[in-house]
Amino acid sequence: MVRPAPAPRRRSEKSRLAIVTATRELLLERGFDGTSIEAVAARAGVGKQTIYRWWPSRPTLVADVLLEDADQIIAPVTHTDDLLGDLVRWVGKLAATLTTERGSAMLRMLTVACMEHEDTAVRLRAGFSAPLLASVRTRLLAAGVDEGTAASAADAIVGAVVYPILSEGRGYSRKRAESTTRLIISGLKS
Amino acid sequence: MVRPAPAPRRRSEKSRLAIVTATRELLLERGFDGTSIEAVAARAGVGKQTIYRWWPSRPTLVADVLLEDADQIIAPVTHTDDLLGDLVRWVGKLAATLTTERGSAMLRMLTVACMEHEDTAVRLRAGFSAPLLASVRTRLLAAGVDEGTAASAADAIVGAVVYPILSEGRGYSRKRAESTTRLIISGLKS
Amino acid sequence: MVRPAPAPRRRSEKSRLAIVTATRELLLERGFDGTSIEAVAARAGVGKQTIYRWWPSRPTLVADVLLEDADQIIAPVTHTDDLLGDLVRWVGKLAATLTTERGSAMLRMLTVACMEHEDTAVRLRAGFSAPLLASVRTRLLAAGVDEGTAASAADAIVGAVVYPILSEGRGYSRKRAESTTRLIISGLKS
Amino acid sequence: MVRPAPAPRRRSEKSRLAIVTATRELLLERGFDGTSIEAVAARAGVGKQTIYRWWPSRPTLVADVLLEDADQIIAPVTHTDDLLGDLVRWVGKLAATLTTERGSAMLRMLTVACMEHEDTAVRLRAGFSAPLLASVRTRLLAAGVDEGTAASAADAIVGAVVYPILSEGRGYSRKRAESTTRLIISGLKS
DNA sequence: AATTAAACGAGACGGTACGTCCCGTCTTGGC
DNA sequence: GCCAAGACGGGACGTACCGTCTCGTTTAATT
Repeated sequence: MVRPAPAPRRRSEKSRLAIVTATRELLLERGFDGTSIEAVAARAGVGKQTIYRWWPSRPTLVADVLLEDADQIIAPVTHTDDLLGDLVRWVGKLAATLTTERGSAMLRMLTVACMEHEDTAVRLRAGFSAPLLASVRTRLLAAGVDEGTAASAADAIVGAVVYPILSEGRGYSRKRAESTTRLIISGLKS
Repeated sequence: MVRPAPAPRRRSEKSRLAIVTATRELLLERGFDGTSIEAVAARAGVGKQTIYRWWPSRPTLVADVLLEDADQIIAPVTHTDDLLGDLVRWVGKLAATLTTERGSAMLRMLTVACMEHEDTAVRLRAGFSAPLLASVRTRLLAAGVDEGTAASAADAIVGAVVYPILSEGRGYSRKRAESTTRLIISGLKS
Repeated sequence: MVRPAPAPRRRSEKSRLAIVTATRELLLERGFDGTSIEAVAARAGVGKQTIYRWWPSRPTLVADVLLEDADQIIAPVTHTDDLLGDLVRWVGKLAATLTTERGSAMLRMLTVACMEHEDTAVRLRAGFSAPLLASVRTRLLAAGVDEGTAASAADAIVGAVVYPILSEGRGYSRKRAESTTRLIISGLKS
Repeated sequence: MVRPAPAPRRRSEKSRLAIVTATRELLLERGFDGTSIEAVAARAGVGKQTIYRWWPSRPTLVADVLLEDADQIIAPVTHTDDLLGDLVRWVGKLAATLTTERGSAMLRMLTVACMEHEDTAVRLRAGFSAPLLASVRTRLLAAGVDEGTAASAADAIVGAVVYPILSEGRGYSRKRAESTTRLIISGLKS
């Protein structure tokens, strides 16, 4: 047997946490561009090398931080016997979260981080877009909607909410999200 | 009446064109990040100051270039007596354009430029998202759909296509766009 | 007949004066380095080209201004029957002038301007060092001192005053100038 | 006792040397003005920041380089029992050195560097003018000349040589220096 | 008085250098 | 042996001026 374990590399949890925390703070205070590796290192009281040792690049670090906070955005759709109600409620909450100061900042950061680095994009998609779509699709399938229609409807519902917020910012209203969702769901019944 | 014009200050069209062209080339070759002001100036054979004289920042310059090419993406929805056909055709073409090498690059660039600078975001929204939504909404209104429903449907159709391409990239298929659109339109008739 | 006159080129005295005045002010306010052609043009309310039309370079312009003020520094040695008294008085006045705020600034400017441009150096030497040496030499010759000795003594007297002020600044005292001069003159009598 | 030392910060001797050498070469090849920080960095194969980290400004850097070479100009006056001979020899050598291509370049550079920056002026004075004056004064005191006369004579001898070279350039002759010195010394005996 | 060519103000232009920030790598000492 | 601290070579930033080059607009000496 060769190498039984890849050596867990003793890594200072204190440093890791300080870095992640500093990054989160800087992202909120100064945005993606203002969150330079040097600024993170300085605030975390850490050498730059300690960051580069564990994260290959800035987008990777940012992605890690955002993914840790993903659950603030992603929630499963509740499952009562009222499909429309479940989805409208879920979509309303999503819109509310994303139009928050903090939520909108996260959405922005997420988007920029995706643009900078392909691997990061893949990870973030897996952590955000995918779960969002999956939540909706799962609920639809549970309601007996067929596979293809569920996928289409999920695309429509998620895209209809996230894209306008991305392009128009915090002006997007919860109501708009809800009525769009109602419209889409209404199409399923025929 | 006296001349109210603030004198538009004579400006070298040759330089302007060289700058815009160099920027477009660099955006395609090296992406947003690789398109530094210095690289643009060097390729355009122009002093950096000549760029800064007319564009306050890099996102502004990039926005101008993207807006000049906006018509490659934006097209009005045709108006035959087949609403579904018109929209499906339009959405198919949009998906095809945006999943092109060039189109997807433009979409990325557009998104990053929006994130960096609020004014730029406003201009790009006015040049891209808004016309896209307007195209669809106008067609729906012409078909007798009521105001609110038209807005919702437009959100759904545009978001359902653009957002997945943004997050999943070129893997998005024209078919997926078309069937999602069909689903949304089908909901209007009830 | 060929060109009878090189055309005196009508030149705006108003501009010339504005430029020279602006230069003098800037030299005093901001020193040689702060006196950029652009700053002069702006303060004089003049196009840059109007400066370049008449002066080939900055040192040339500065030299012109300094030379206009040369008489504030250069004075002939008085000619009473007291050689020592005449020279001591003259040297004292020179030291006093050069240790003035303004005089020391002029000396500095003069020196820098000389270093930058050979032709300027020649002109400034002819306008400053040469007259200074000539003043002393003339007085000595008038007192019957022989040619060679007069030249040496002039070198010593002028150098003994100007060089320390150049290198030590305003700390140089009139007394020091006077006693050095007395020492040098005393050597002539033997 | 705790460590009072402010930790001299470890610094790459290789870089320091490369920078100083590049500066020296550029000063000789292109003069003070042509010795830009960028040119020095490029020739030394060093980042600009590495220069700015250790030298606050260009005159400071130039001053350091000149001071390293100061001993090429400054020599103590020899001390035989022939005061006149000692000083004439010393002054002759000084004149010869300063009218060298290299010596005259150094003198120029020194002068410009002094004009640009007060602190630099202080350091250069301490490294050049002061030792020059001290050399002569010390020799005179050793010969029994009184304090005040020694200071005056030193002013006269040094000024009589350096100032003309500064203003007239390489045309100044060793003989002129020597006979002026002889004149000044002759005045001491009375 | 009308003509006309220069000199003029304004300032855009292609450039060079500035001094700063941050990148990602490398090095040194201390815990 | 990991880590903080930070020096290093390098690239880009945005600014200040350089000296040259149009632009119209005075303006003063011929016509």
